[in-house]
Amino acid sequence: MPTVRIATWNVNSLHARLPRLEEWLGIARPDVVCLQETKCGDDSFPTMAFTTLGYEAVHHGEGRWNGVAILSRVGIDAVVDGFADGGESDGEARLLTATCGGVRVATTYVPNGREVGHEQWHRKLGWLRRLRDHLDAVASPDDDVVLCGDFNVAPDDRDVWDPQRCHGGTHVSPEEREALAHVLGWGLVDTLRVRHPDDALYTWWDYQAGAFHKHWGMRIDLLLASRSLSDRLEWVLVDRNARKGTKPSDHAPFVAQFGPG
DNA sequence: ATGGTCGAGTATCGA
Repeated sequence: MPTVRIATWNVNSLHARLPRLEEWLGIARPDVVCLQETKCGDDSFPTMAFTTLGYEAVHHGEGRWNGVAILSRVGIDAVVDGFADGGESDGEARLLTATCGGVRVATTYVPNGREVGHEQWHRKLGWLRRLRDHLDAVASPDDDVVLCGDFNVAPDDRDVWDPQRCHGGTHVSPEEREALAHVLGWGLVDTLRVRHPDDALYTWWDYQAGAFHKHWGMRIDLLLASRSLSDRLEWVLVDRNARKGTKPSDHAPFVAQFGPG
């Protein structure tokens, strides 16, 4: 397998972000791009914009909320919308799986949870448990596998500017972190931490109160890779430049490059 | 630029 560069980005509305995304694809030149929060229906997904740039695309859209997509210039096969664990659909567009250039790629937008103890928070925990069952259904830990997206969980206190000031405790609660660790326990490595064991690197900053410039952020966008891939990890990047300028998403893209194998 | 979120969609909710 040749070198492959894979990116994940919560764009917070694909239509609102399309100019920034098109610009960024030309700069970052990823082979595979996973998008979350497209907030558009399949009928308004801008396929041609990506074709023009050399990318095939698949989209699992819903309309007003959620929505996930995979763009690839190394092929897209074996596409699965949502959970493949044999259970019922959860009714929201938060998970999409495809094989791109020999890598089994799954991208996810994990429910936010709202508040610790909220009905939606319990749903979030169940959703993360189900995510591991989904991996069992679509891949083997011995394969080249990437699971990436907006997990809405900061794995560790290193991953937040202030653990006491996050969302009334969501994103940092022990229960959420355990649920995320259970997903990693399937056989995945948090690629950013391979290269940056202790750095305070965030991927999301609130639009409000100048949070980005104050470094009030969290690392909730992750790119997890199976061992066969993580052994070939060459570099990773949180592209903070994409969080600056005109009409940015509140998330920065994260990129990981894997060498030939 | 003396305030200070954004997006969808058009009132208000979700993040």
